[in-house]
Parts: sequence; structure tokens; C-alpha cells
Amino acid sequence: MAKALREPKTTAAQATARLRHAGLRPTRQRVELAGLLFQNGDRHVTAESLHDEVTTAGVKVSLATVYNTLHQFTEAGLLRQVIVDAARGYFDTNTGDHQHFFLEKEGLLIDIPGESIAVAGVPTPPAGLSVDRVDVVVRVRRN
Amino acid sequence: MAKALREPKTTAAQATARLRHAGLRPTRQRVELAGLLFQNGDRHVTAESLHDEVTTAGVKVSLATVYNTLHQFTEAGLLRQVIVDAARGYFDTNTGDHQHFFLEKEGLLIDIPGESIAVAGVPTPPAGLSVDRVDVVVRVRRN
DNA sequence: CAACGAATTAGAACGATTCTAAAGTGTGAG
DNA sequence: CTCACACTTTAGAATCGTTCTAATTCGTTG
Ligand SMILES: [Mn+2]
Ligand SMILES: [Mn+2]
Ligand SMILES: [Zn+2]
Ligand SMILES: [Zn+2]
Repeated sequence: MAKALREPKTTAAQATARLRHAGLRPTRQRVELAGLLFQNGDRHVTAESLHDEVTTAGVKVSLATVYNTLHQFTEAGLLRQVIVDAARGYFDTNTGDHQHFFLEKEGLLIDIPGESIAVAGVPTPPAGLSVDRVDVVVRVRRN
Repeated sequence: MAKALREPKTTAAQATARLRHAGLRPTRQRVELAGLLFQNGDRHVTAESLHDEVTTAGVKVSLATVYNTLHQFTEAGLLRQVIVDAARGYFDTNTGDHQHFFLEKEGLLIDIPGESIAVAGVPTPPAGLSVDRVDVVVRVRRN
């Protein structure tokens, strides 16, 4: 019972600790969003999908704050952006080295572990340029 | 001199032939745009960059027509789209198998020949999905 | 040289994202 | 514990790339 009482607090406490550690004030909105983003495994969200989710959960957060928060989390290294669609930006809670399957039709991203994929033969970039990262997007469709 | 006189016509004639071959009516606008796109080597354009270019060349074409034309050329297999930036769509006159360096800061795309790059270890997609294409984007920055 | 369907266009509309500026909130100095 | 103040949130406007609409213009074919 002590446990049952403590559990709801745990997610918020973890989120708060994570925010403090990242140098971000643990506001009500940021704690809620961090809770949704980080409490269960890796996730891929858009600003709108996360806003819908937090709203559905009964928490009032403006869309502008969702955008602000996603960008702040990204700057803080808690998220990374994934560019797969010209019309919509995705944010990824998995900041490690990995790649993606992308199901265009449904806007669905699926992780591919970084170790499993190898890109060979990338030429030396033109003079004056250096490689920042190599992104692989495996575009898939339903059979 | 016969040659000098014939040259300006050649580009338009080639563009017209290309359009007819693709089943597209060779309108003044499409001939102009095809001329700019296909007369010299491979190119990467955005709707806006191509519109600026055609406008600067003194030809009056609306931005809507540039969009329409880019999409029609893409459907006809004369162009392909490249997704590297969440805010802007690129079109590529190189429709063959190849990948890209992308210089985010300047919106510059540079081709990497398809044969030079190999992506190994792409897992079998989740059940019910099949691979459509594999895109590699090497993001680079100025030193 | 019509006549007709196809193409172009200006401008409105749209969807995603960013900005503005005003009101609200977390926090640390006292 | 309080409160001042910087930081944050917010509604709504603005912006940006792109698409749509509906009216005009043009290319083709008979
Ligand atoms: Mn957009
Ligand atoms: Mn866009
Ligand atoms: Zn991922
Ligand atoms: Zn290319």
C-alpha cells in the first residue's frame, strides 16, 4: 500500500529529477510531458501527437508549450529530431545511435538498432566539409 | 554560324521532345522549366529556387505552376523528391540510385553515386511491411 | 481557324510551426 | 516563509511552404 501510494509520485519525481539534471525548471507542463515521453521505452512523437496525448490525459498544456518543450528537451540532449517527412517533424526519445523504418502512409517510425546497420563507402566529403551524422531511412509500405 | 543560330532552339527542342515523350503537353512554362532543369547535368532544386531562377531569366511563370510542374515531372519519372529538411521539399533531376550529402546550413545537396555506398544489415521489416527504398543522408557542416 | 479539354494563374486557404506580448509561476535571497 | 524577479506559459496572430479554387488562357486536333 505504501507502494501503491508512492507510485504515481515516482513518475513525476523521476521526471523532475531528469529535468533538474538537464538544467530545466520542473514546471507542471514539463513534468507532465517528460512523464509521457520517458516513462515507457523509446518513443517517436510529433508536437501534435504529444499535445493530443497530454490533452487526452486531462492535462491542459498549450500547443506552443509542447513545441517549446520539445525544442528545449532536444537542446538539452533528452530528445533528437528525425527528418523523414517534408510536412511534419518527429522527435525521438532514443538519442543513441540508431536508424529507422518509416511507414509513410501512417507516419509511423520504427527503430533499427545502430549496431545492426552498417553504411560503407561514404566518400570523403568535399573539401571544407565534415560529416556530422549519417541518417538511414528505410521507407516501407504495407504489403 | 548556322550552329550559333540553331543552339537556342536546341534546348527548347530537346525539352519539347522530352515532354512529349513523357506524355506532357509542351507548354511555354513546361518547356522553360524543363530547359533549366535538364540542359546541364544533375540538379537539386526547391520550388522557390526554381521559381526564382526562371523569373530571373525573364520568364513569367507563377509559383503554382512551378509546383504543378515539379509534381507532374516527378509523376512522369523525370524527377524524384528528396527529403532532407522538415521545412522544404527538394526535387532531384538524378532519378537513378544514389544518395546525398546535405549541408543543412545552406540547403545544399551533393550527390553520392549509388555504387559507392552500401547499406548492410537492414533487418527484415516487421511482418506485413516491405522495403520501398533505403535513403542515406550524410549530414555535413563547414569546418 | 474554331472548339474543346488541358494548363496556368492570382489569390485564398491550409497545416505546421514560430512569434508576440501579456499573464502566471518556481525559486532563492533575505 | 515571503516575495521579487526571471523564467515559463499561453492565446492568438503571424509566417512559411505548399495546395486549392475558380476563372482565364492556351495547345491541339478536326
Ligand atoms: Mn509547414
Ligand atoms: Mn512545408
Ligand atoms: Zn528512433
Ligand atoms: Zn541527387
